[in-house]
Order: sequence, then structure tokens, then C-alpha cells
Amino acid sequence: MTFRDRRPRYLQLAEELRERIERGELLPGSAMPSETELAESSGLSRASVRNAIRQLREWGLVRAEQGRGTYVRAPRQRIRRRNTERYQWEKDRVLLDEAERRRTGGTEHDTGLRVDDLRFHAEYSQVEADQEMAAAFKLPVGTLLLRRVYWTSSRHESAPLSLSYSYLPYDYVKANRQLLSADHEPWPGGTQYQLFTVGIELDRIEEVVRARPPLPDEAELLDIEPGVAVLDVRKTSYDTTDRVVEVADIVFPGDRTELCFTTRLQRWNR
Amino acid sequence: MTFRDRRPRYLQLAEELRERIERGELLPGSAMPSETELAESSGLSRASVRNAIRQLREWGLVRAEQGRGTYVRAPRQRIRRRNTERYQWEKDRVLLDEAERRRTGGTEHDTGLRVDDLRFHAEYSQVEADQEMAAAFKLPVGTLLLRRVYWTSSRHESAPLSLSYSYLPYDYVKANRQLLSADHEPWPGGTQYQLFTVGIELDRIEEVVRARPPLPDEAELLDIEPGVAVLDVRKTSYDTTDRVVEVADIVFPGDRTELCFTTRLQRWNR
DNA sequence: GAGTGGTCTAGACCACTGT
DNA sequence: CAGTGGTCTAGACCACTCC
Repeated sequence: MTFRDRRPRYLQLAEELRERIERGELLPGSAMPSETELAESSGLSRASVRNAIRQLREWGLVRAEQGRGTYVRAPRQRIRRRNTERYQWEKDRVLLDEAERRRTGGTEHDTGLRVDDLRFHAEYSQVEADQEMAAAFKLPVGTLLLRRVYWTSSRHESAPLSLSYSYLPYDYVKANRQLLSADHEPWPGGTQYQLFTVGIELDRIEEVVRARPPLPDEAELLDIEPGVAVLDVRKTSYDTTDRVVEVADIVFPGDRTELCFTTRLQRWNR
Repeated sequence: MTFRDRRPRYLQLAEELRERIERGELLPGSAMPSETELAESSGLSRASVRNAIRQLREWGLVRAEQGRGTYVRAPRQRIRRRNTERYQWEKDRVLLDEAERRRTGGTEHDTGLRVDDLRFHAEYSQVEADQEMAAAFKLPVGTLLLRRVYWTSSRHESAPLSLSYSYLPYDYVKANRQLLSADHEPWPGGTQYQLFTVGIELDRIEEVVRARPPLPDEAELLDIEPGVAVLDVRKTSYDTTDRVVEVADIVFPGDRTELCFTTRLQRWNR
């Protein structure tokens, strides 16, 4: 007398396939049996098989490609981005000489990848602050902003590691004309160095982390399956006079990213 | 001659319903038309209607309840948890007297809710460290750990604001017998005060933030729709002798939570 | 052209909720 | 009990990829 499984059959199939993947019976990169094959072998209809596969996609275990097949994904190796340390490290680097700064950038710091392994993309434009940006900067609606879109990807994986939308008040940076176009990207030393050239020193960075479903174009750019969330970081930088000098939205694929923060506590003085 | 919409019809329906929700035509809390009604009014099959509704659920706009109906969700008001400030605030409170500590706890600090509005649940047990926990504590596998499960919820919403699984090495805390059972929860002053009673002072807290699909029981407890991710924070606390003294996994509903971190930067001394 | 996943239909039965 | 959402079937056509 065996136990009668009460779970829906598509879920049973999904978990059976999950176990086969975890046991290494289905290897990363290899094709899954096609939907018709699975329907035949499991005795289910194709609709139920598709239901099972949708579950596997939400779990991040497989990826489906229209017209080609469904493939087992490599176990998601997450990239750990150490935000707290990163920002102080960036600030310390600002005062180093250029050759030193040029040697490594922030992404290498996170990923351990070499400069040669990374592809970098930057795009500059000018926009007027909408209500949201105006509120973030505590400046009037319509204030001219420099908008910069970045993405960085590894040469080995086509999908970017992150998308970044950065905004700077145009007035704060216009003193250095080199900051106004993408021609000088990537800047050795990053944004904190760029701000340094116009006399701005950062005091603190506030980050608000959320998880949300990707927008359609983010899903495509970051190459994530439907149902997989993105991590969305709203980063607000304050200078030493307490002005908001940069607001950035950074979007990470939720299944491949870890964000790391360290809080140092003051000693009790007893 | 009108433009022929090439998007699948279930997506068109989903976006049409999304607009009706955003326009306020379908009010939060109110019932959506039933699936059969939508099928009739849209001329689609029920399967396609269900596809559209699945999309709305992933967007977090509606919730489906078996046997009752599908309801428009209130726009998710996110609870912002200010981790960086919270931990220093908790530490400062440790040295205050009990009456003062009892007045407010960490969750009130985050949410602005009053103590009376919150329900608190704690559960203690003892476990042996598995491989993962042993690595996190840098202690041998099998080391005895005190395991504490917490959740806090608002009286107005049944679903908890977070689930927390906290681990402490038994040896570190056994000197204070009151720490070994849930009878004294909630402790005025929180974990840092509990550790203080056995002579432990924290030096820093490291937090690793990820987004991932919920486990089946997490989905139920946190009351989130399938396809909505959770934010998962692995919190590691170090004491002033650089021992790992607490490891906690805190799970938040991804659609209702914002985590806030502040990085203060040291001044350039030039 | 053969095979894949994506969309869609028109049914059916079930488990669950209200009354 | 009727009505809801959840599961499931047996088909069909489409867009896409690869040969």
C-alpha cells in the first residue's frame, strides 16, 4: 500500500525533473526532453507538461528558447557585490594617481574578473527632472540633469551583470566639460573621481533595496526568465554639504546577484 | 486603418485590466469579474483568461482565492527597514534601563506602528550545526546551536512582515538560563541586549541580500502570490573578539519590503 | 521541412467557498 | 446548493530555429 500523492500531477513532474537536475542526471547546458516527449513519457497532456516547465523556469532551473528547446541552466553562481566596502574603496582611490586608478575598476573589485574580461557600455543624455527625480534631488521639477546609462557584462556571458541609470544635476558638473559626454568613459576611478574633478566630496551613500518583477526590456537585457525578480537599488549620494549629488537606479538579475552590506558599530565606552 | 496589435491576446487582456486597475475603475479590495465572465466579455477561452490573470498576479496587482474569487490588491505599501541605523540604535539601547528599553522595539522603529498593533511570535529549539551553519560560524559540524524562529505581524494584516530564523552557539549563551527558552520573549532590547547579558558586545554586522522564489511554506506564511520573490537576508554578527556570535536568515515578502542601508565615508584629509 | 516552444480553443472534473 | 478558482485533456495553428 503506497501513499497516494495528492499534489497536482504537473507539480509532481516538476519536482521529479528538479531532482533529476539536482542529481546531475540532466547536466547544465544540455537540452531537456521536448514538451511532446515529456507528455508521452509522463502520460500527461502538453498543457500540464508546460505547467511543470513553467515551475522549473520560476525556480531558475531551466531556460526555454523559442524554436530551439529548453535547456538546463548552470547553477546560478551569484555575484557578490560588496557595496559598503566598495564605496570607501572607490573614495580612497580618488586621490591615487591615474596609472594606479586605471589598473582596476569597481566591477573587477566585485567579481574578481579581469579588466579584459569585461565589456563596458556607457550612454549620456540630458533630461529634465520629472516629479520623482526632482523629489529625490530636492530640486525643482524641470531642473536639467545629466543622465547616464551604463551596463557591464562579462565577455563569457552575453547578459549584463547590472544595468545602471545614473542622474547628476547638470549645474553641478558642467564646470568640467569632459564630464558631459561619454567620450571619456570608462573613467578611471568611477563616479567619485568624476565628482572630485568638479570639487565634490561624498559624505555618505544611502541605498534602498527592493525586489520587483522586471520590466519587459529589463527582462530581455538581463536575460532572465519570466517570474524571476530583479533586485533594484536606489542609490542616493550626499556630498559633504548635504546636497544630493547623484541618484542612481541599479538593476540586477535577482537569480545571479548578492548584495553585501557591513554595519560597523560603535563601542560602548564604559 | 488601425494598427494591428501583434502581442498575444492574453497579454492585451492583462494590460487592459492593469489599466482599469490603475485608473481606479477596479478598486482595491473589490472582486474582479470571474474568469467565466472575463472569457465571455473578451471572447477568449478560459485558459487564455487564466493566462492574463497569472500575469496580473505576477505583477502583484491581484490575488486569487480558491473558491472565492480574484481581488484587486491594495497598492503594495512597502515597509522600509533601515538596517544600518537600526543596529546602532539597538546597540545604544542596550545600556538604557529596562523601562526605557521596553517602550519600543525594532519593528516599531521600522514601521512606525505602535506596540499594540503588533503581534509577536517566538519559538526556541536546539539543533546541531549542519555543514552550512558550521561554515557560517567557523565551528565544527554538530556543534549545539540554539535555534529561534520569529515572526512579527501587524494586527491589521494577518501575514507576517518578516520571518526570522536565528542561530546562536549554545555554549555562548548558556550562562544565562533565561536565554534558553522562549518564556521571556519578547526581550526588551532585542538580541543585542540578550547577548549583553552573557558579556557579548557586537563589533559589526554583515548582511547579504538576495532575491529568490519563496519556498512553499514561506509563500503561505507571508501570503504572497506565486511568482513573487522574497528578499532573503543572511545576517552575520561578529563580536568584539571577531567571533561569529549570531547567524540569522530573515525573509521578507519582496513586494512589500524595502531595505535601506547607509554607507558613511571617511573624509579625505588633505 | 521537421522540430521546437508559444498561443489558443472547447470542453471536463475537482476542491473550495459562500448560502 | 451554485459559483469560484485549480487542474487537466486533446486537439489546433503559429513563430521561430536549424538543417
